[in-house]
Amino acid sequence: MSVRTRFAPSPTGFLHIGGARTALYNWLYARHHGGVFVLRVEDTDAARHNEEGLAKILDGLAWLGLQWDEGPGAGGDCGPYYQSQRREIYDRYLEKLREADHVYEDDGAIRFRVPDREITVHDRVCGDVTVNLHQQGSKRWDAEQKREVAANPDLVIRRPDGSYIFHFVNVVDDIEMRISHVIRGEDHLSNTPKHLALFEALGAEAPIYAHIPLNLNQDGSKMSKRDQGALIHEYVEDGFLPEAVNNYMALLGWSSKDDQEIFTGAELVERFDIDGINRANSKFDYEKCLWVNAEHLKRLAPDVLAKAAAPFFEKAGLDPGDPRLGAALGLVRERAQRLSEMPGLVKPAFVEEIDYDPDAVAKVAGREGIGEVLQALAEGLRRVDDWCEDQIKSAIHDAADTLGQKMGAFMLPCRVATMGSTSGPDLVPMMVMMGKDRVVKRVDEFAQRVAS
RNA sequence: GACCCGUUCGUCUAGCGGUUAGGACUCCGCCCUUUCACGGCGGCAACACGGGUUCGAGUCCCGUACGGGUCGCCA
Repeated sequence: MSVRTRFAPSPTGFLHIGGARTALYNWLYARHHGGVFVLRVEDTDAARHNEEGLAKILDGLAWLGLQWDEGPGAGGDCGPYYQSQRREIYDRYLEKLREADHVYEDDGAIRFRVPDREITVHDRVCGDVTVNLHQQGSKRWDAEQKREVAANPDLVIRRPDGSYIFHFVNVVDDIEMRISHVIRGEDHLSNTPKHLALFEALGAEAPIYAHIPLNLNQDGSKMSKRDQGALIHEYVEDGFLPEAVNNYMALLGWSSKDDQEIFTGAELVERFDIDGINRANSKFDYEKCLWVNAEHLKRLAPDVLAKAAAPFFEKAGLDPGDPRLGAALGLVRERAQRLSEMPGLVKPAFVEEIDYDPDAVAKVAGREGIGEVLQALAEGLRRVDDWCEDQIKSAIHDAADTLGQKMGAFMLPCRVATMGSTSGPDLVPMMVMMGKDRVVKRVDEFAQRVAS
């Protein structure tokens, strides 16, 4: 059987991490088995449908690199891939049910007769789940009254206005699009018997189901769009790498069973399969997500890193075309967890005016003999004619010598004077990047600032 | 309320009848070091509870508790 999976988002205007992970699992499964990944837009609810909302989701998927083989913009012979354009197909399938007397009209709506017997879902993750829909549906929990009330167990599949209900179109589309495996959130597990009943009534074979555990917040609540790490576009803006986000999402609910945690996209495709999926819900851990991103950042080839970091330098007002960019990235790539943190770390080398951290200044200014130190430093640096790391280092060393001090004692004042802070990337390479004039000027000015 | 799924360090997880219960993130200590990071070494920290089954249970069974989900003319 050829593998065909699908991701079926509703165009809500943002790609949520939960949806993205579902998409990822379906994509990985399809790629792993040499199958096809279909994207279908579930826009039957006209009130919530809008083009812009869809664009955001497609952008998110594209950024993650989850290319769909069939769907909007990709073609395919099972289209249209918008449910809003599949009305005739649904009508045709409804007619099939009508002919077999599986449906009846009820107050303008159309209901599907639910069978009064047990239906078993053979779930690849959760195991067998058996339910009697008729019995289950005969009662309904009324949230307002807080009690059970009698209910019609038969499923409404078409509204009086002629629009169709999710359960029905979902099943019809999965049949029409020849979906072989449905990987979706566990919140759909309880709905699946309804879907199986529909497949059977339509004389179609149901796909294989795999319901994956949900991702929750640290406190166990559902992740909403306001929670940190909930929306994919935020990862883009915050300087995450798509491979890292995929990697972390894969880890929430799936394990390779060995101790490997960092995977390239290709490795995930190779290793991912349903038997590695867990059954228990997981809690989203932003710290670990940051760590995964940092690991991917460390592994990036320099030219790839430069390309990825360029937009962030531009956004920070630094010229991404500056020839020193490569050297700058080399200095910060192992101390930043996100691309967005990088420009700030090397900014002092790229701009004329820097901000001095008051605490850092106070710490250095309070030192005994700081005036002499800065003066010696400035003089020493001024005499360097070949502005390279070795020369700068020995200049600082010699300057310290003249005052009978160690080089280390000179480094902090030098750092604060030139960088404005007590911490940051390796100082000497930073000084090389700044250029002699700027460094000397800063040390001079800093000496004045401290003296006054 | 009924039904369904789940429960190993704070978090992500390995484990599939016999392990000093392993790894990772976080946190702490030490080392490296011109700061911060990176890196290296070490440490804290878990089988929800109660019954079975078994020579032996984190692993199997049954309860209980807790968490999540579903019960729409939302998807």
